[in-house]
Amino acid sequence: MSSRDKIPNSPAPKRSARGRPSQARDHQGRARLTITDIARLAGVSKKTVSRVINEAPYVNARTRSRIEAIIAEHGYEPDPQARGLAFRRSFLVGLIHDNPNPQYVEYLQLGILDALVDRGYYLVIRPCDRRSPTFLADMRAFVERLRLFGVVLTPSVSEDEGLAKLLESVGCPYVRIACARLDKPARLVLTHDARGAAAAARRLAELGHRRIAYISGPPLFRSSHERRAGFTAGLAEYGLELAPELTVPGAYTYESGLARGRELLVLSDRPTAVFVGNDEMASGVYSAAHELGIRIPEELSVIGFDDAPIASRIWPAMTSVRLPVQEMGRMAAQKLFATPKEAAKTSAAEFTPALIERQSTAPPFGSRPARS
Amino acid sequence: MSSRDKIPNSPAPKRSARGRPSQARDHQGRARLTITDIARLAGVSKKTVSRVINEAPYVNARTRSRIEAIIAEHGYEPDPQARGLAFRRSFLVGLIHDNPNPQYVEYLQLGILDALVDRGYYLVIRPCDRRSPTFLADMRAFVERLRLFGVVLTPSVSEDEGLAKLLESVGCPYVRIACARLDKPARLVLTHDARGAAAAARRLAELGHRRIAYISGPPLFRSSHERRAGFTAGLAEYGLELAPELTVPGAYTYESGLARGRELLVLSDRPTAVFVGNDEMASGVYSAAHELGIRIPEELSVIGFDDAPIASRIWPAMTSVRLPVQEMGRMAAQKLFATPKEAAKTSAAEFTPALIERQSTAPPFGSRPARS
DNA sequence: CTGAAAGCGCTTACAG
DNA sequence: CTGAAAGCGCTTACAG
Repeated sequence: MSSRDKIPNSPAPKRSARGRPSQARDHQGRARLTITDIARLAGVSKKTVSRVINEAPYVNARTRSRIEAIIAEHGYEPDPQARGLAFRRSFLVGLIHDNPNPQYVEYLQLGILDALVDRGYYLVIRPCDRRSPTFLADMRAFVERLRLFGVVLTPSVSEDEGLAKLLESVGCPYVRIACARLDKPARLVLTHDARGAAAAARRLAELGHRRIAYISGPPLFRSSHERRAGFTAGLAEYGLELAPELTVPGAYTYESGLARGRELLVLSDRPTAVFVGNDEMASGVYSAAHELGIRIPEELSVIGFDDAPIASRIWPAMTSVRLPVQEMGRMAAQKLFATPKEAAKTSAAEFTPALIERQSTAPPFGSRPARS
Repeated sequence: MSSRDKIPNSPAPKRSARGRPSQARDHQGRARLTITDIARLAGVSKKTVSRVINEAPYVNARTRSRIEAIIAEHGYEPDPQARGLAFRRSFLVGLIHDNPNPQYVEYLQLGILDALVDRGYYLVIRPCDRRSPTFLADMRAFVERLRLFGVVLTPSVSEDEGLAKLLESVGCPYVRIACARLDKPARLVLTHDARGAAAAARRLAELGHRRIAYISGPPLFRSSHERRAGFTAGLAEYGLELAPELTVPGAYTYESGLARGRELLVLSDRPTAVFVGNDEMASGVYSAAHELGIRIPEELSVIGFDDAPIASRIWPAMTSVRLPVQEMGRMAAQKLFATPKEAAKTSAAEFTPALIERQSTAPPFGSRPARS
């Protein structure tokens, strides 16, 4: 629409042409208050006002409260850009993500914002593609140009060592949300995916299932391996093993769940239960079962992972494994604000998923119910 | 975790304590290039470099290309914060939203970013609650403190006249995504929800349905009314009317869809088809039908709206009405960059939804198929 | 076509 | 406990 941006990354603003006042004024035409105004009003220097704003020590208690009163009275708020320039960093936190699950990303954002809003920080979004040839360069430009205060990383990009090293070397604080101890505690929000998967395994074993299938996520996602490992461990507690022919690779997509589901359910000795790496794929398994006229849960028990909205909306409502995504986002952002001292002795924020039981599991077809 | 932020909105950064270099240097210890360095390297003044960065006229072509070469060679990128301070506005675009649909918000973000990334602008997220007593004050603080370049508004907050007036008065450019002509063309990405709903009506009418129910969204959403109006109009083309007892209010939630579905499907003369205000509620209707043993589409045709992921994952796959959300986001952001001249003669970006036919519709139970 | 000066609204270092 | 000076990295307004 505009020809203003022929040179990428070098936009040429024409604010005045767009009718915005060229001075710091609000809509009444009142000049916007600056630190200088507050200083004048309080009869002190800018530096003293600055000390109050930044909660610096060595300010006379009376002077401080007088200045605070004036600040409050006028609703003065320091300009983040000016502070940022002087501080050599911004009041922006970045979210770098490549998670294919929209509601995961959305809830994470809400959680991060919970932690930022009251602190006067803001959230800048940056989706990415780890496989892009310019991935690291792009991330670096993002972080450096904006002089980000810090950055939150979600799976699977949180598992990228190249990115972590880059951020470290550039001096940009970061927190990884991950399902394995990939980093030091101060930088880690750890989800125990394996434990959630183990709970799913136990549930199926307790119901009496023996022919149990597993549809994994893609190898690029660490969670694929953690969930599988946890599921295997859970089965082992009951002396069960994952049959190789019933262990198949998916891609965390509906389509892959549908395809793997069709293959599994057509087997002569088909499984009586299936644990699926995420709900998205699990809904594909549902469709496969419907196609083949196989009833859930009577003829096939299904457990998913994520407790995505679809889990409770699909019919019959699906048993799944839930992680408190919003809370995880809040913790991740919070960790960014730890002082070095706090960071040194902090532990990782750890989250154990909960098995949310609904209507998609039952004892294996033809067996006697083990519970009732 | 930290005690650094006792005064809300007045964070006290301690970057040096966190180990970041106190000067503009990259991780090799090289000082980060500034406009002064480029000027020195090119043997010109800062102002001339500035002119090149901003694509200002009146720069000798040779001088310009020499400077551009030096900029490219060193990978110099002007500091957005410094430019922002001087320009009195930032390179940030805000997304203000209160849409309950995560994937809607996510795809919108992706679309907005499509338009921003190459221009060197960034996206800041701000969820909100129109009913909060501090709503307008919060939005104002957000927009003014960050000196946003502009802001994108999504339904239903895009329908808030108080917010629009505030933005206007503060001089913050904005674009509304809305399903009615709520603003001047330059500020509007218009979705023709009514047309999509009409298409749904025609489809059901053509299949031979006469007892047709409608579950609306909440009155606070303009789309509730547009969709209903469009649906009514579509029926009218076939001489049909929406029976009052089959027209019920929902809330755009799964739960409300489930509740209204139960009520409708239990009627002695129950509908043979239902058009539901969004897919989220439609999935509730699916559950109600399942509970009652009513088969979709044989005994009940269902059409939703949004073409949310669940529409294609649920069984049987649901016919729905699709809007190109990502494209809408891109257009909205793009409109923010229009010059005043362009804005004056621009028209609204308009989008007509498409009816995506899947497996949830069929001729009314017991009737002879009208088509085959 | 180009540049020296002043300024955007803050903070850092240095004095006192 | 407080302040005057210089600076963050850019741009505006004014000269030439």
